[in-house]
Parts: sequence; structure tokens; C-alpha cells
Amino acid sequence: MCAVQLQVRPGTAAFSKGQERVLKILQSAQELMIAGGYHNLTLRKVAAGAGISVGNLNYYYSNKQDLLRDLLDKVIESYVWEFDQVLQSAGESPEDQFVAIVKFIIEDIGTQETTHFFPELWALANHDEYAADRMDALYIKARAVLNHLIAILNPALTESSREQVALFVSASMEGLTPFAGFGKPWATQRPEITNIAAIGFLHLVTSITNESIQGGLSTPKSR
Amino acid sequence: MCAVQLQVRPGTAAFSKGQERVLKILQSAQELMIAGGYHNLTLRKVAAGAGISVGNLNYYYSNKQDLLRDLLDKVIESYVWEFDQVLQSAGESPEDQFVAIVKFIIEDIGTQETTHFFPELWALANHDEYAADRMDALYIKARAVLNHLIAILNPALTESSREQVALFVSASMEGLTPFAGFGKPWATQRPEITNIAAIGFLHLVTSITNESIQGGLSTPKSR
DNA sequence: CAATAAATAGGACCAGTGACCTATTTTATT
DNA sequence: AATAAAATAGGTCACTGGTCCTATTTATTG
Repeated sequence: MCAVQLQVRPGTAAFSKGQERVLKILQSAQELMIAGGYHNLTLRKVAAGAGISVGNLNYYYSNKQDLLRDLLDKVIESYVWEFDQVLQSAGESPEDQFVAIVKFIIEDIGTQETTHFFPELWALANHDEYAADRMDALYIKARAVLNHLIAILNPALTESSREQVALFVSASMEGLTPFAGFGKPWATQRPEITNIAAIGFLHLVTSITNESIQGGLSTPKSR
Repeated sequence: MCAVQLQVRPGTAAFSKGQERVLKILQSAQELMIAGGYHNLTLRKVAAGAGISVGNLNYYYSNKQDLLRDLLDKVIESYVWEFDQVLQSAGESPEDQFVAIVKFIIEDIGTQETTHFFPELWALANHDEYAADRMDALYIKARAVLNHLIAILNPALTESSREQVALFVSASMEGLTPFAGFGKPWATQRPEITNIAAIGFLHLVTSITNESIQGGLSTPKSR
């Protein structure tokens, strides 16, 4: 659905049969990306995976860059959608909601899709402006949930400090991907690592002050 | 030095002029990787960057995989070397040493070399066994420093818990790379983020218990 | 049903790319 | 100086990849 909406470039179609095709194409591309990285993403393989010819693929995506961008859009949208879901559910206390989100994200890191796709995204973002933009948009959404809860858990924080804390929490969890993600050396200890993260983040979020964030780097106890 | 030592495959040389050449080749490869990712790393560009012909490059590296592996070895060795330096310096209290290391690592994340190279490494490690092995070896070294200090700061932790905490701390800092690294949206706020990390990690490391890591995920205060 | 648009396949083209080979020059060794 | 080894350039080759073109088939619509 979203993919077809995004496909509004001239010369491309977005109708009946085309909708399924675009979906199949993007799914094929995503599978290739997960299986072998962007390095492994060729139009011929994408076409083969989608069960169509290269010529036909070219009918939907006149160049590789367009396909890549639509792929990024599609995958990122799916994660944004997940975050929106998390934002609604919850229910309990802010603390419990916060911990629930931490657990949700670290659990998601354990899937092959996330473990393999995101490092590709981070690498792409270093050299592709569009990838960088989409990635930024995704994580802004991801941090929105955290920001909301941190504001409740620690009302004294300025907006700037709060966003810095949210960034730290979010980035920290993302950082677990190459270490405790799918098939990684620490994958089996993800439950314990999740506990460490939940405990650490919760204390940090509730106890940190604007002064210590700005301040001259002295430890909390020393001032 | 290290690069030439590693270059012991049959058919290749490691002598007088060859030493400089290998260095130049690897530097050229590293620059290309940083500038455009693995995607941008071609033998012709490497040769051009090193100021030699493709045929000559082939004399030193009979195939691209060997070159990539030597490149990974070289870069990773340089980081290992840095960690060893950090391990020696220090001097102050364990708390100060710990904070110093956190600052050192997050500062390093701000360099273009680190910001661009590591996401490539993480992506490569998803599909290349050798890259995964070398990456693992690197981070074991990086965590060794943290492990050592955590053992002092929190002697009650079991070895397993301590290593999990060290992994969390290390991975968290790495996770900042795509967000607060060189040229990234939060790069300007790296000092504040560093403070947040230092404060959060130090409290976590000194106060966490084996039970809360293993335990049923209850927050510290509730037990 | 005719006509128009959408969808598809097949292939051609051309710019790389990695790998390889050979001849030549430079450097080291005796 | 003579010889062997190392270092280097240049070219070739098979192949892959992105892009483009054309003809054909399949829907859609008036």
C-alpha cells in the first residue's frame, strides 16, 4: 500500500496488477538485502526473486536508485507503524511502559530482518543523502515514544536535555544489534542484557539532571 | 608493519619496497572505504589511489578478498593498539579511569574514519565470516578494558554478569556512531551525550546486582 | 468489438570489474 | 658484472551490472 503510493514518478504505474508486482519486487529486494547486503542487491536478482523479467522490473523502476529509495521507504514505514502501535498499547505506569518499550525494541533487534537490515541502512546513510534523511525520520519517530515517557518520568528535564537522553537510550539499544542481534555471539544472553538495559535506562532517565548533562562532567555524587 | 606481517600468503612478497607499497595500498583501500563504503572499493580505484597499476596491485594481492581481509586486519589492529594505550595510561581512581575510557571511545566515534568504517564493518560481518571473526576479536579487546574496571568497581558481580554489563556499555557507545558520529545530526551535542553516558554507565556499573540481571526484570527499587 | 493503455519478455549495449598473463624495468645478491 | 629475484605496467578476457529499446501479450474501456 504505502509502496505504491510512494511510486508516483513519471513513467511508472500504480494500478491493479502493478500493485502486487511492486509489492513482490520490494519484498524480493528486501530479502536480497537481508541475505547478502546492498552488495548483493542487483536488478537481475531482484527480478528473479519477484518472478519477472529485468525488462519488466525496469518498467516499474526505471533505475536502481528509485528502487532502493522505495525499499527504504517501505521498510522504514513498517517500523514506524510498529512504533505507533507500541505508543498506543501500554497502559500501566510510565515506568512499566518505558520498560516495555525497551524490551520491545531489544527483542526486535533479535530478528534477522532487523539485525541485517539496519547496519546496511547505517552504512548507506554515510554515503547516500536520501538514506540519511529517511533514517533520521525513522529514529525521530522511534524517539518520540521515549521522549513522551521521559517527560513524565523526569519533568525537570529541559526539552533539550530530554531529547539528548532519549537519543542516548535509543542509540544504545540500536548499538546492541551487531553484538546481540540475530546469530550474533551474545544473542543467547539477550534476556540478561535486556534486564541490564532496562534497569540502567530507567534509573538514568528518572535521576539525571540538567546540570549533570550540561555540567563539567563531574559525577552526580560529587556535586 | 602489521600489515606486512599478515601478508604471508604464497606468491606475495614482503620486502623492502613492498612494505611501503602494501602500506600505500591498504591506506588507499581504507580511504575508499571511508569515502564510499565497501560498495566503492574497486581494485582499479585502490591501485589508482596507491599510485600503482592494477597489475602491480595484483602482484601484492592476488584477489580482492585477500585485500579486504588485510584491510580489516590493519584497521582493527590500529584500534586494538589504541585500546592497549588507554589501558596503560589512566592513573586516577577506577571511577575516573572508567569515565576516561567512556570519553575516549565516544570522542573517537566523532572521527570520520570511525563513523564511516564501523557501520561498513558491522554490515560486512553479517555476510562475511572473516569480518565477523575479526570484529569479534576487536571488541573482545575493547571490552577487556571495561571488564577490568568493572571488576574493581563492582566486585560482587559474577564473571558472566560483569561481561554482560561490559558488553552493554561497549555496545551502547558503538550505537551512538550512526547518530552522533562525524557529520551526524547529533554530532554537535556529543559533549552532553558523553556526560549522559558517563553518568549512566558509572551508576549502572557500580550499583547493578547479579540478581537484577538474572532476575525477573523487576526494577531495583521494587525488591 | 475495436482501440487504447498497461504489463511483460527478451535481448542488446556498454561501462566497468576481478582475474590473469606477459614483457619489461628495477633492485638485490653473489 | 652477471645473475636472480622483485616490482611494475600494460593489456586481455570473461563476466556482470545497470540501462535502454522493441515487440508482444494482456487487460481496460468506450
